[in-house]
Amino acid sequence: MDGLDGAQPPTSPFENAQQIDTLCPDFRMKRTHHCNELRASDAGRAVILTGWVHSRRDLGGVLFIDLRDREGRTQTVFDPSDLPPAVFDVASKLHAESVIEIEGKVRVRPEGTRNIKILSGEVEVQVQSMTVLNPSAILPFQVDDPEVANKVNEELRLQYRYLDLRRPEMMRNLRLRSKVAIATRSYMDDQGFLEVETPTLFKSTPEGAREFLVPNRREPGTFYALPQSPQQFKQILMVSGVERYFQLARCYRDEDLRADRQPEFTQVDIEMSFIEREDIYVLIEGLLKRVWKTALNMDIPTPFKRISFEEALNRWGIDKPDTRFGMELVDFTEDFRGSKFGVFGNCVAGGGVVKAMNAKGLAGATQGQIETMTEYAKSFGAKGLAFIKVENGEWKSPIVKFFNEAEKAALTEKLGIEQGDLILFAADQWLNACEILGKIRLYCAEVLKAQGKLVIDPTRFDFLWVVEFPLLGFDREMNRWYSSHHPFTAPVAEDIPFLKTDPKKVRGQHYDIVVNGVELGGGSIRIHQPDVQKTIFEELLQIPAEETQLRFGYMLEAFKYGAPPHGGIALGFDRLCAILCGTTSIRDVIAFPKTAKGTCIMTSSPSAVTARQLRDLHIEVKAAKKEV
RNA sequence: GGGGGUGUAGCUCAAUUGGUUAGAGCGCUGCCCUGUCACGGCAGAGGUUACGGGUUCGAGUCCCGCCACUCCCGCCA
Repeated sequence: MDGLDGAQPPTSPFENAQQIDTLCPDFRMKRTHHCNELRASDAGRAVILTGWVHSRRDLGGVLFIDLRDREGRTQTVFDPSDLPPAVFDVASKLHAESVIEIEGKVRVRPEGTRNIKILSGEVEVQVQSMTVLNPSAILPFQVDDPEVANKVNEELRLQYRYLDLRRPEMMRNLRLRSKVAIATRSYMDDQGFLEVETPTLFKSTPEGAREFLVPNRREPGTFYALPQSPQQFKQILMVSGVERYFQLARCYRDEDLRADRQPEFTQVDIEMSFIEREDIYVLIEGLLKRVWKTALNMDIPTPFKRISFEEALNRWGIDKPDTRFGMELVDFTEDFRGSKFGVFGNCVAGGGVVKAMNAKGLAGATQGQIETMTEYAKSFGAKGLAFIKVENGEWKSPIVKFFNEAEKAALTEKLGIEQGDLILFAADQWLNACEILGKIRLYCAEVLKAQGKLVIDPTRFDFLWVVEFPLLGFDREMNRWYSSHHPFTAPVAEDIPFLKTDPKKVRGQHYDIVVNGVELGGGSIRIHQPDVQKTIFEELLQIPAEETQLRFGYMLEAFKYGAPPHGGIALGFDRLCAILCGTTSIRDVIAFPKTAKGTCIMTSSPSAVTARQLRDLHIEVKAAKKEV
């Protein structure tokens, strides 16, 4: 494939369509060429084109129709002196998006009438005959003008998704997604992986995300569940000796939606035997290299940077940092130890930390913006948000009067304070303080971007591995430990002794792949020893032995018969495609996505079912919303 | 479950402090036009202001409710 020049992600709708010619030349059926194929060298050729009426320009004595198919468009000319009047008449009344077939002769356009916007713009087809294959009704929204179509309400676009997908921009996304899927398969095949399909009618495993349940007609009261991921099956495949497995797996989570979350989504699911973390890093770096080359013709540098969970929190206040801009968090715990400013001094004395960040150039933040940031702080349990506006040569802040000279000097130096800066503080327990400023940092970046003070190169991709996550977190309400990733994650070997003595110290062999602040995927080396797995389930997660047996018995059993050491990863395929397409909504890279309430507007699903269907399933609905 | 935003012609949007017959561009219909490419020109049709209440002499505008879409928090092992 001829890629794009340089490092530009595609911006114009036709860019990729022009580059990736995928209509097989030996399989054209009714047509002789597609609509992005004819060039000056084809002049004089008799051709048949098929497609949609993209736009029609009727000049009275001559009529132009831009004929569009998946690959692009070609101008066709209807000249009444050359055509039966009936044909001209029908053509002049065609609605946009009608499907036609034309037969005609290619000619170079007259001097001064070339269209440099389209690749076929040097030529046109002089129509000799036309068949209307299917007239179109008047459209609910315009498809031909990208400026207009881009702004159309998404609800309407989803209702008429088939029209929305005809837009070159959406077709480009579908095409890119297909290319990335195929590149992934090809790369994984090169690396010796087997693509294995796992069941989507699975068993309910109530940890983690809420599941979609599927009633079992044969035994009342029992249910399948749609899998949140093929996790257990892929580990069983390792026990089976597959050694290298992958799958573009459809997964389901019955949780609330977001721009980057759908109830059903696709992940590139991977598992390998006899490996260490390093092997996964190399594999995924190679995969992403291939994908970026295929989709954007970009060479991304590898290996990726690695950052520990602790460092990520310390510097960016989040475990999926966007490192494309600065405003890093700075620690002032020691500078404020014993400070006369009670909020900071007491916090440090109580084992907390003081952190600050410099929002460069944000001293002019509005009251509303400060309030929004304060709300973020409060949502983490802070009482308020301390800040300093550096304006007109002075530090404007209700708290500055409590600072001594040494404290001020430390701030000035470590934060590089200058005119126009906004300094923000968090004093709290370590994790909380980091997370507060992490949220605020991202908010400040949005504000600065909107003001044009922060510009991020759209072709920049900051990949990094976040590693050394804590294996467990503690749930105060339930008074027990929970897995920060999932219960199959192996502890770092040297930390295993702490499992029974000091669980919070135990690091997991877990890794996340992050790009531009987006969590692209995560995985881990798994526990392959049944006794360690049993300890995690029963002693730390406090799942009763009988329940462990019911839910995971088959896995523990399988692990008894020679489970190789193994590990894997899953990448969010929709998110991957969204990043490559330069969109923040995965709905733009899914052909038929659901709305924020999980409905499909086009098909009106979910929908009520008949009483008979319910009876067969032994289900009684207590609060029916609608009749069928 | 909670918070924010949006909803006016087929589409994208206006509509001053609550005040005449709710406007514009595109699309649509008709007419004119032989080099356009978002063609152009003229004319025309098109509205339960999402929906249901309320306040008022008078509501697109204010209040209450409700629905849909959207963004975020919770949630997403």
